[in-house]
Amino acid sequence: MGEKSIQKRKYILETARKVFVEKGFKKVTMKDIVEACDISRGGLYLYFESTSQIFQEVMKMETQEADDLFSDSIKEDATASDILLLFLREQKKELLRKKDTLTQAIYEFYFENQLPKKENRLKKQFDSAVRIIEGLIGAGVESGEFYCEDPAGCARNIMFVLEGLKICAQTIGVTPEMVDREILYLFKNLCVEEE
Amino acid sequence: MGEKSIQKRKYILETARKVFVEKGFKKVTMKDIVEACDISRGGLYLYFESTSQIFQEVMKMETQEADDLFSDSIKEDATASDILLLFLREQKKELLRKKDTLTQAIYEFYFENQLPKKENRLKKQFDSAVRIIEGLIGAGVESGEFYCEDPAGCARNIMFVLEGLKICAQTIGVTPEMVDREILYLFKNLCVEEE
Amino acid sequence: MGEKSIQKRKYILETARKVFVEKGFKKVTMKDIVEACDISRGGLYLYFESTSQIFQEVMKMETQEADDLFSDSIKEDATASDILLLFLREQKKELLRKKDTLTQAIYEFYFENQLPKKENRLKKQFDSAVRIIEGLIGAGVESGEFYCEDPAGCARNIMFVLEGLKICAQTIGVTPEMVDREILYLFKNLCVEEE
Amino acid sequence: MGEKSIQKRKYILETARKVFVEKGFKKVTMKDIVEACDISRGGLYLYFESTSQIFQEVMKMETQEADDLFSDSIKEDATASDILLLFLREQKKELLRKKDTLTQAIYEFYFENQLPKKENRLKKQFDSAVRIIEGLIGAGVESGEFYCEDPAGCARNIMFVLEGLKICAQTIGVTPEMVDREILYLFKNLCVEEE
DNA sequence: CATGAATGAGAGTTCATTCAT
DNA sequence: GATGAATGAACTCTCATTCAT
Repeated sequence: MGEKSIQKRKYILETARKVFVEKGFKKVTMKDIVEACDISRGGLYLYFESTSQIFQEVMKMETQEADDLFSDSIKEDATASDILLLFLREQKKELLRKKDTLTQAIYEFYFENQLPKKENRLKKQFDSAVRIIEGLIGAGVESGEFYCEDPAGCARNIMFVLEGLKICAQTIGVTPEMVDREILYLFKNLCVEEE
Repeated sequence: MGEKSIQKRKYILETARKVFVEKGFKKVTMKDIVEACDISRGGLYLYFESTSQIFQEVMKMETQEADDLFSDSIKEDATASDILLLFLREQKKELLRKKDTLTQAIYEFYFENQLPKKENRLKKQFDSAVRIIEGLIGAGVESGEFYCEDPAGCARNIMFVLEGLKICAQTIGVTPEMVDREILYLFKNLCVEEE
Repeated sequence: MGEKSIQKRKYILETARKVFVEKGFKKVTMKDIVEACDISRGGLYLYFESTSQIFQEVMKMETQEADDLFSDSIKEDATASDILLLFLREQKKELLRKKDTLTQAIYEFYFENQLPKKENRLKKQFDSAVRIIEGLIGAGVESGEFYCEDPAGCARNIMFVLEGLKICAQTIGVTPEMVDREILYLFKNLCVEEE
Repeated sequence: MGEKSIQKRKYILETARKVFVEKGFKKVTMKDIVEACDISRGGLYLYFESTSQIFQEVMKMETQEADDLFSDSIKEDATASDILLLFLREQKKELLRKKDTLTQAIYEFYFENQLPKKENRLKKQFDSAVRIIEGLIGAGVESGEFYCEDPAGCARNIMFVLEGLKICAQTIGVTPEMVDREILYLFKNLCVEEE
């Protein structure tokens, strides 16, 4: 596979991403992608064999970029509290973004493909986020920023609330105020002693 | 439309429910329902005109039954704490039920049909649950069972966690232990002073 | 078949007529008629067995009424020229009536059912009209109103022009002015010596 | 779309033409054409999207060929009278052709699709024919072949008679003798002074 | 007579997938 | 590698027609 091939592969994935963002996962057909990419029907099959495969590759791309983005924006001398707030604010942005988000498509994909734990990227991300938050809380407790008796439980709680907000954003709709209120509630709980 | 028609209508809805439970919403075709009901192609169209319509009617049925079930199981002399625990345990049961749950289908339906607030049954249910929990917490605080400075915020927090658990159950999978742990975490937070 | 049956039969035909006027012949289904009549599906089949049969009965009704109407409007002391003009004016009215005309449906019916001459109501009407016009021209020539060397040929010519106008009205559209011009042309030709 | 595609397109149109000739317009389904062409269901949709579209393209083809045919058969030194007779004889041939004529289908198409004047091919053809005949009569008058005080009116009269004959041929049936008689009547009227 | 539920054939249309070029 | 024509399965929806009540 030459350089040109790699470029084309990437081009297809980026274009397909837009299609998934717009239509979710299930509704997208190979034809949709072919048309969006303006390539030939057979051409697409040279690179990918199904929408499912394409979607998984799109998610892989997505994850990498997101990780890069987040770690880039952390300053060297940031406190635990700063970083947690930064993280929550990122999540809020993601939540409220109506366009340009794969959220719905990802849910649809996992509805259809109940992958075993090992391969379940979503689970890995969830667990890793919990661990990071737990670490931040721990650090915050140590530095006196936070008060928390069960950092692990609290981290999980935060993540489930975020998941709850995420799915609600896609189904019943959420306003920026609602998200702010929830985030504030979570944060206050940690800083409870400062009241 | 005689008695028989009504019976058949109900029969179709009940059968269709099974199909939605098994396949979600989007994947279900009129043909699937026709075959599950063992009626003729045209016959189904006498009663319903689309999978979407059928699904909405199924949800309507579902909601009524669920409400009845829950209110039936509350004892006269139950305390706020009892009722809240009962509610959380109900949610747990629902969460862990892999089979016989419409959850996935409902999400899929609302992905596709971003109904305005007024008609959004899901939103109504969410809001009503928040109000009930808020009431329970308030009652619990008054009776000294609970300690909580922000019953409304806490109620919302509980509901978002439950939503988070629900979506996670459908995507990354949850174990009974995980659910117990979360529920316990929520409950403990309310009874914090008793520690 | 009792009195009531006859009434219902008539009611169905009158209602069906409206449907044919609106939709032509081919497009009309038994369902359309059932719905327009607001009777039961099976009920219609007790009286008629196909749209084709219904349409033929509608045409039969139509013909009778038309004949009555025309002969009623002829005054006792009318001249040949008067009657011919009256006839042509009737045709004009019919031509320009967009709504409430079976013309299109009739054409469609005869396209599909190339009936043998004997049963072809349309042919009988055409021939009878030619004979009447021929008679009128003959009478007009005798009374000195018209000049015509070939009354039969002229009568046929008039009828073909009218047929031509009729079909054009249904396909390319005609204006009142166009019809007037043609009728005047036909009439002038008969009165040619008077110029 | 390569050369082969163009060939296939043409092949489909030619085959579809036969189907329209045989069944008219309304009765023809995509399935009919698919079967006549012996291609796959989906294959036809690659080229055309409805019977209506196919029919319009068939008519376009038809018109071009007819124009070519007629203009080819006019000799250089023909008189107005010659050309008019040739034209009328062409019309007669067309009229009497039971098989291999789109007439019925065209009428059905225009019944269903009352196109605005601008797009109405039928109207354009009619008007253009009137103008040509008018020109021929004018030329004939000048050369002394014809006598006619109102060439435009006469041309229209001729065209309406031809339309009348055409529709009668499809509905009540016409014999060669009838057509001859009508054509002769029209022609005689022009040469009236020679009698 | 009358009803209207039920059936099943058939039309339209869309796509995943293949394959000759 | 790349194309895009071709296939055929699958789905939606509509009706003519029947038949138990």
